[in-house]
Amino acid sequence: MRPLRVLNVAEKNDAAKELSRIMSRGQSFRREGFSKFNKIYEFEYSIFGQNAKMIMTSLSGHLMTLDFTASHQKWHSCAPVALFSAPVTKYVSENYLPIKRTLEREVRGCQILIIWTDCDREGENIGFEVIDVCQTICPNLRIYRAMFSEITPQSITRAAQNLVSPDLLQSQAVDVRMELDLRIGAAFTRFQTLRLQKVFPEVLSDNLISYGSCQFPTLGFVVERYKQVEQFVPETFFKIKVTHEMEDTKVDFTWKRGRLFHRLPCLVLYQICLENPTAKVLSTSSRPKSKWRPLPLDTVELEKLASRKLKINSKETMKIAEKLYNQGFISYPRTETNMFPKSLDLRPLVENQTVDPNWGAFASNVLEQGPNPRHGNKSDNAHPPIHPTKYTNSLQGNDKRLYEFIVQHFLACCSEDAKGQETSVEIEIAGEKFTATGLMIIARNYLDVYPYDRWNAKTIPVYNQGEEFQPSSIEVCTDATHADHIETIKNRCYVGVQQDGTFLPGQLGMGLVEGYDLMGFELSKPRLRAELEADLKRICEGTRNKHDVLVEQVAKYREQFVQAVQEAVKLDQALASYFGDPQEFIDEVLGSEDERGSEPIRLCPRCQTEQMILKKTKDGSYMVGCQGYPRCRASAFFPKFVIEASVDESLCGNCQPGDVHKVKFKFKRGSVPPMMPLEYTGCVGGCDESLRELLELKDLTRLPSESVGGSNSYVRGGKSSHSGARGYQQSSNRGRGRGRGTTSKARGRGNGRSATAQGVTRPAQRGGFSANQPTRDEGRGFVPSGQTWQQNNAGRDASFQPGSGFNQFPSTSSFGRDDENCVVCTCGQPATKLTVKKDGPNKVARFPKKDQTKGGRFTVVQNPEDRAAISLNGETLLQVVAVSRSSAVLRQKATVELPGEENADCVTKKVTLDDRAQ
DNA sequence: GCAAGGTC
Repeated sequence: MRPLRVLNVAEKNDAAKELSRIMSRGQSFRREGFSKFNKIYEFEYSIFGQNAKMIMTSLSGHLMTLDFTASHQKWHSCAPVALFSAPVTKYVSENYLPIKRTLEREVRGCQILIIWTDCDREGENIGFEVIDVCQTICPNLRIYRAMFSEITPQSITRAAQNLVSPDLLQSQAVDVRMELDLRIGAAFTRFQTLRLQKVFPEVLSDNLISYGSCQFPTLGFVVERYKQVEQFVPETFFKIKVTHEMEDTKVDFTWKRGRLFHRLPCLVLYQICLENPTAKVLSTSSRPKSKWRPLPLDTVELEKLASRKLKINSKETMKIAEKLYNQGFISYPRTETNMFPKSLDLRPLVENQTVDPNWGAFASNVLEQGPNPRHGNKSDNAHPPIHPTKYTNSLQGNDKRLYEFIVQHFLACCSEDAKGQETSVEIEIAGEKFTATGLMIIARNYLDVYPYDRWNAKTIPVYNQGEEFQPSSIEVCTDATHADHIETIKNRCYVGVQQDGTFLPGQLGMGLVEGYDLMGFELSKPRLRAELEADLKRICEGTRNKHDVLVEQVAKYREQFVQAVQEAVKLDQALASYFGDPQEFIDEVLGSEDERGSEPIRLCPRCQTEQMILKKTKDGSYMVGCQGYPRCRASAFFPKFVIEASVDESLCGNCQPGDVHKVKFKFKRGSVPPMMPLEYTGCVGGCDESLRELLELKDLTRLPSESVGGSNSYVRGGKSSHSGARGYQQSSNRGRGRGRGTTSKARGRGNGRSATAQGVTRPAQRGGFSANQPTRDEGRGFVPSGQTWQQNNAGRDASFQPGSGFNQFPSTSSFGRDDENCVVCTCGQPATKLTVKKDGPNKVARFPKKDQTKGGRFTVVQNPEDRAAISLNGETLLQVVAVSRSSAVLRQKATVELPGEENADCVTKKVTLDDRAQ
């Protein structure tokens, strides 16, 4: 019988080497292939019950690449939209030809081919690329797939004894992904690059502005997070701190109210405490507390922890993890599973580690107790959680650190939770309650092997209930440290990674996301991609076929693309916030006037020399523009729901100078308010209020930079979402030099992915931003920048004058009602319930809302100005009301003046500003 | 000059 000859192909050289070493028990023979990166290993192995000559070689990932055929490869060879249907071809690129030649040479004379690529979707597809090549040479080849998720002797032996057929469905899912990625990526990239290079030549003429179905949602995510941070307006808050030193131990008590956002009420309460500073112990308690050991490790968790604890970024982490896997030290690092399957015997894995000088004893202890991992809730049904498969102490650098982390995490999760006892003391000073907690650690357990978690013991002395004592200090502290972090972020409005490791989007990135968001698509959101992923999964499960999914997804993205092209002006518009006035792309949009037709409406109100013309754009919508373009750029684009527009003979009686023709419109049904007829003839000169509103017409006499909201008059729009973009830009400059006169170009270029510094500041003279320009307020309305919200609230303050009393608060007279929640003041009267919603920048609460008043008190009370809440009328009135986010508390009678100054003290019961409080 | 996914 002819000796069995088997070709084995791994995904990369590392894996081939380790597989060969394990299968041959170190007895393999290595020789060169055509590719210098991919060696060939030969050894004897027993398979299918007989001795075989094994030939093991490898690839370097995908062997083949997908691209358009030559007819569509050149950027100007076709309209980008054609790329959704252009022919594509799969081929082996030049630098991979040596690998292909090795396969072709080595497969000759083989009866069997075994695919040893990674056991995931891509691995399956890569396997089929190998099969393609090999079957061409040997049509009768028997083809198998080895299934394994760790490169250990046991797994590999098991895989060799349980060979399966390659999974065509998984491979097909990857084919679909590839083709979509290519078509979408190429179409959008060509479109936006070609357009934006022309629209912003000064900034972008050299940029490749790439688009990808994965990169764009990722960018969207970064932008979204950035904006969340950007919109956060820090608020100063105040709290009372009590400390008590005894027996060499200093105990900090925290205020039960947490913090107040208004200074005065806090000072009042503080003053009351100072006057009678004896603390009385209300209660003491003690309860067991445990700190949970970590869950079994999945990929995302590995990346997160490595980043946080080891300061290794996720890309580097995965690179190292791959290497450790290929060297057989750890299991397959790409897994979504965080529970160990019952079938996996953890004992030998723990036993491997007992030899280590640092954690060996711990591992032995785990063995004695029996490994007892926590059970997560995720499983990909393919790979177990990441765990060490072999002991080593020969690694260096980050390889060593990551391996140690994986081992320690594994041992920790197989161990026991840490156990402790928590003691709490509650005290009262002049009616104010404070608590302190201490922690005694009873058993560190997993913490002994896991230095990445901390649990600090905190001793507090024994307090006896009812005991009274004088705290060594009571102080008011202002806490606004978080503001510093935010400020730092604001001051670094550049692209790239900050020192603290967080990402900041650049101008281009921001603009692109905002532009596509303006179109109302979800291109910057993960939904589309997630839907594709779901379909790919269905292909793998066999519930949908490859062809249907491909057709459907191509159609879906093509539709978005077509719309994007039609509304491309919105991209310009969004980017104009960062890069200055766009160069009009109008020529290419409109085509020649002869083709499209044009009719004069009136003399251009801006340049007063040329006529304003009604034109139809390429995408079928209408606009009016000055004939003097590009010398004069006065223009207005009509919304899409204008389905017909023509210059009417009738003239406007109001508008000047000269004849101003009315325009006859036909609107799309359902797109205009009910009172508006579908056919309407009116003046677009600005006198027709309803038309101006409907079409969002701008004052054409202004220069773009002067137009309302800073919007470019040549584009329509400038509604909320656009304003948002502008507002962002503004707010990011708040507090910094504005309009420094540097041009965007001078400040460097970048495509949003580079770390090139790109200021978000835009030249004032071009952007027309003055200090009075609006800035974003919670992403919706505008408030004047620089002054933030106080100025915005000016109107409200005005109505909040002495004499107006409390009656503008909706429910001021809930005395005695709402029994359960009624609070009686120390003066004997029930508390007042106030419900005014502060319409400031933090209306959406940023701080954790905590009910600080257990036992029930008030609903949330906010008032625009704490002074106003406390006092009105300038005479003796009311009780002092302490106001926090979640409670209003009545304390005592006081006389209050309406202060003119921020620092004025205004309580009759004199509240002096303690030095410590300033 | 396009993507994303393998990998060197």
